[in-house]
Amino acid sequence: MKNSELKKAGLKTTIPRIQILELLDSTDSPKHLSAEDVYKKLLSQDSDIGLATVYRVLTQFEQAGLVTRHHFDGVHSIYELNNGQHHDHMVCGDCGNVHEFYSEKIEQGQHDIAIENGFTLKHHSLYMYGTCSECNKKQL
Amino acid sequence: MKNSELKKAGLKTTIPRIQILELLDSTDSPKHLSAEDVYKKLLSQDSDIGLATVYRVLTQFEQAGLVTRHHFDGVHSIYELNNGQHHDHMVCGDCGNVHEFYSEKIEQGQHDIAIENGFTLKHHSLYMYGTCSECNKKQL
DNA sequence: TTGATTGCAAAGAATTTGCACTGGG
DNA sequence: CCCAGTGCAAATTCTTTGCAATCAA
Repeated sequence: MKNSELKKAGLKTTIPRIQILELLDSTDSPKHLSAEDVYKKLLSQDSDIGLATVYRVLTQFEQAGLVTRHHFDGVHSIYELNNGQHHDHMVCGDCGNVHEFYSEKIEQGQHDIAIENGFTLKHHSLYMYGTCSECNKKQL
Repeated sequence: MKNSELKKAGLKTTIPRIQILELLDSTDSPKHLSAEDVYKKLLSQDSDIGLATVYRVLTQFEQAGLVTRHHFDGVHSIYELNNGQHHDHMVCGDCGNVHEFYSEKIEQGQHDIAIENGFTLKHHSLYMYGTCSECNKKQL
């Protein structure tokens, strides 16, 4: 399981790595977490892991392709377990909820624009900010 | 000119503000600058403006809608004079060049997705990273 | 005049690094 | 056993703030 994912990435199997991987994978917790979020969550689960380690591990995971790093409007980085399928994000400014989506039309549009400009597209980041349906309802 | 733009924004006409506005507006310099870039550029033009002031002024400009702030993959914020017409960006990882583009198809796609999800879209950020045509040529 | 604005230095927030210690293979 | 991995504290980087001096209206 987690064990083999780490090995595949060339990383030794250690407590902090396992725990962070499990945390990111757990379905109950939000899937988009900052380093601080991960740190606090681990602390509240007994773990006496250091914040620096969280940063180091997340960075290694990112380099290994296990995790994707985002820069939502705010200041700090947000990490998300990489499930293999590309998607973009819709961030609700009211409740902070992050919704994932995929649009073939948008992907195509990007591809087209890149071609038009002789640009070799490696990756992209698209964030849509606004108010989610839940929050829209509440404000009635 | 600059003067009235500032007044319209409710900001007093001061040397730092004028200079920063002119810098951002000048066609010769890149249009996408970090606070540090602006600061260094001003220093090299005699000006003895403080870095803190650059940050303050850029933040005020952003709030006044005169300037748009971006968070390209890197760490620091990048500022750009707001010319009124929305556009997205293509960032070359090799030469650092930033190219602006606008795609009706992509904008439409975003609008569609938002509707589909009952999401009220306020704004978005789309950055495409890769290699620009110039750099592609050089690598032949 | 007078409150807005600035420069400087000091404070903050997020992230990284140095180093001695620990632990997985 | 041995080096990768870790915790802690100190260092960096980017940005914001406090405060006395300065300036535009």
